[in-house]
Amino acid sequence: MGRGKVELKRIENPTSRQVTFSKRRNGLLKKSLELSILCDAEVAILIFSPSGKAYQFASHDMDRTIARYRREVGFPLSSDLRSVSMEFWKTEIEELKRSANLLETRLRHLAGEDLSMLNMKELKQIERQIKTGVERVRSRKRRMMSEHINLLKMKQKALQEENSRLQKRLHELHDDNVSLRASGENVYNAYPRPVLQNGVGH
Amino acid sequence: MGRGKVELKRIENPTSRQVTFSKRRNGLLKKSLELSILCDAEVAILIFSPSGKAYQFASHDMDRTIARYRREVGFPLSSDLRSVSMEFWKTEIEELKRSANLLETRLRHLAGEDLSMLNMKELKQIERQIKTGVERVRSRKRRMMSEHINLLKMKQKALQEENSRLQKRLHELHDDNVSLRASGENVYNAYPRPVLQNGVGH
DNA sequence: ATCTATTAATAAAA
DNA sequence: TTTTTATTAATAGAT
Repeated sequence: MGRGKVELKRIENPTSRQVTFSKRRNGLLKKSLELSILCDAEVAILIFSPSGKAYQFASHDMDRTIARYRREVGFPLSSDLRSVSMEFWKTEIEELKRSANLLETRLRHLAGEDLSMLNMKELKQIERQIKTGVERVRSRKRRMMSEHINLLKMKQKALQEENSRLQKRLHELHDDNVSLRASGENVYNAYPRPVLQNGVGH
Repeated sequence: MGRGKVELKRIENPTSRQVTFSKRRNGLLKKSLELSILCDAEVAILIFSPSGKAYQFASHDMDRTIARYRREVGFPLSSDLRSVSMEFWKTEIEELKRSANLLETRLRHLAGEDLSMLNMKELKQIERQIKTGVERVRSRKRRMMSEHINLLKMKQKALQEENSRLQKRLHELHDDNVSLRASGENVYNAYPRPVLQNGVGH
């Protein structure tokens, strides 16, 4: 595509090499854009001219694309810090997942699921655990019950005491009333004046 | 450069999009190679197809070129990305730890521990779970037991059958022996020659 | 940069 | 995918 084909080898003439670089670089970047848009692809290009100048194109985001490349194609084998810390986190997570799986398995066993791979000894052990568990739950329930009952009893007792105090007051007031009527005082004042007393009024 | 121009927009037809991707990807990789050779440039290309397949070209070495890009163009928002990914892993781990704690709590509850923060409703629910569990474990035990017993019965039966076969053989041999002695044959051939029988030898 | 003659890339079809 | 072929796009060399 030009006035004559070109051999696939370094262009010796520095001027035309520079010109060709400029033209083809633009062409490459344009083609990259087209590919990413036409075909919905993720494309990233890095170009360094022989003089050291950097050019780039990234259809999405250069760092995202490089990160994806790292993930899917691989890390540099060197002692890259990232890969080391990555490994660290990965093993950390693996361990957590493993222990979570263990817990889930135990939980399922206690719930009576997935028992098929267990032998008789393990079954017995699990049965013992469950029995201990249910016994503890029941004792806890009993204790809550009895505490609740005690509370009710105390409330009842308090109410009864208050009740008897009130009855006593009532009798006293009735007696007062009777003696007042008998002594011939003002008949319109037939009802007792309220008497304040600690702990009863409100 | 084809039978008709194409608009610079995503090709809707999936088939022709795939075909175009294949062709233009090759074209882009070829152009990259040409640019790097003709103009003595350092070129690296990353392409991910919409289906997720990765293609790459690096005139020198992908990791070297990416490292150069990091040096000359800059790290992603300096140390930001690392801390971001750090955050990501941390939250990932936090979530795992949280779910592990939940599992542990449930496990302790089923084992009858740490019941003090539970109300009566929750206690009843746990008791029900445990009872279901123990019932399942017991039924599993019963099944294993009966299977074991059946196996033993079958073995016993097989042994009994073999036993009666052997006794029968013994009687036959004894009778043969008696008749042989009676007919005056070789007295040194008093013992029976072994007779192979399916299912009994091993 | 801009301009063409020419080659290269590729869209459509198979 | 690959091949074929008709067209368009890219670009080498000149200006």
